[in-house]
Amino acid sequence: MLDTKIIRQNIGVVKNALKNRGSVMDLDELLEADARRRTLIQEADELKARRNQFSTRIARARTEGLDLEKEKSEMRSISERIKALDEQIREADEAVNRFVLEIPNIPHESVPVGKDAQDNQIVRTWGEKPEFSFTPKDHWDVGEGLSILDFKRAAKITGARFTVNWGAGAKLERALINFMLDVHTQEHGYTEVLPPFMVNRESMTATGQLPKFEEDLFATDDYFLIPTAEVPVTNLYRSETLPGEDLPLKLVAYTPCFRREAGSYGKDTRGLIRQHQFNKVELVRFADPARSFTDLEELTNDAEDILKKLGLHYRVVVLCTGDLGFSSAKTYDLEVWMPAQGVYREISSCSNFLDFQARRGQIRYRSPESKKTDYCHTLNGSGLAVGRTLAAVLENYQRPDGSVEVPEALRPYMRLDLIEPIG
RNA sequence: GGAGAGAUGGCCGAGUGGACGAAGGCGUUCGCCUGCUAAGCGAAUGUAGGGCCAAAAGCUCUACCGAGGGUUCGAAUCCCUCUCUCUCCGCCA
Repeated sequence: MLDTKIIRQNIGVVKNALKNRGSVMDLDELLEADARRRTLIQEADELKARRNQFSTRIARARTEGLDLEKEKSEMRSISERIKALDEQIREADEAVNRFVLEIPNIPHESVPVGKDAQDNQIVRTWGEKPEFSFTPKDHWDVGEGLSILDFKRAAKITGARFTVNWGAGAKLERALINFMLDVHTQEHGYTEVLPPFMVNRESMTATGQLPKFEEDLFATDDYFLIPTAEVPVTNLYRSETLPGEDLPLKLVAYTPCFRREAGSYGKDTRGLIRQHQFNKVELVRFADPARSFTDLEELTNDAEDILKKLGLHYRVVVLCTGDLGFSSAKTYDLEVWMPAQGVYREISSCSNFLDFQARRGQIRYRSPESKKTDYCHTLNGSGLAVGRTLAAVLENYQRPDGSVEVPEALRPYMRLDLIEPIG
């Protein structure tokens, strides 16, 4: 969420940012509601000041045994007027709020202006495409060939876009989760948390999923299933003030993630790439605003480290203004090489939200120097999406006989060098 | 699911209709004092919004005692609804 005061004072900047994102919003409507709100507050506050003056006068008169009937009746009408004004303020507040909650974040100046994913820019590439003496199979064929991935039965017991992992497939998923958590906690200094997988409406609003993207979420009568651990983890400190000397606070969480994938019918229908439920290890940072972009670089490196240790070829791209997520000011995507399709697939998305989420969720920090409180900056990134990592391992480490070599880094977790077809 | 108790500032805790943004204590910060430390003394110490100001500083007003509504000239205090926490019983992994 942007500060209304800042929107008011920098209307040109905000309008331009919206245009670069390809968003069509009429900010004049907001400015009008904001102006109305301020006029009403001014009038109501003056009346309230008068009411308070009268009130003490009446109290004082009472101790002298006087009864100020005339003042009382005047007060009655003032109070009625105040009540009416308060109601109008509430409506204006709501109008402003409704509007402001739907305005996306302003892209950082270092973000390239562009229309869609075509305009994203490659920042760096790591490793090399593996060479195959045969035609590499898609990961779903590899997985089904080894009887470790079962899409048919998942469709039976639940529906499309779900998977059952069997045997070494289940173990590989679990190994990846543990491996990622261990690296981030032991080598990168993150603290592990295991949060609830369902959250309330306030939490979804703070991180920006609501009110705009409700159709992307699964929900029960009471709660929403999290689409990413970003939601519960960022909300850990909602409505709290963090000691500035604790920043950056680095948290890592494994959770399953649930997404409706509305509007992606017919896209990535096969395999593990686009599932309604998938596992993810998520990195979250609460940062000092002065150095949050340093934190973004660090966090991105932390995520990349997993791919390096797994020996998976990847590239880093910076998203252009048109491809940027709603809450983000700057995002790096990590794209892993998938040899069967011959494409790079997003496997991590690392973003700096500045104070956008912090303002929505009232997440503050107290500066040790100035002793003042201010909104902190929040960041997060996948470290990594586990299902897609598993898919990448199957494709990149497959052998001509249909078996899959276990990457070196995972062997201690798997206690296995090779995944072979059952009997 | 049933019965009961509670929610006040960074923390503890007082406050049952008027001068209460809120006693007292703890903590924190600054100053004084002491050979050092401890103790002691003094002062400061919430958040948000509006207005004045080019802006900051500053001044000023308003709101906030879990949330929302009601009664009243006036609500932390009385009434209603809701949320959350705790205790006991039942059920449950």
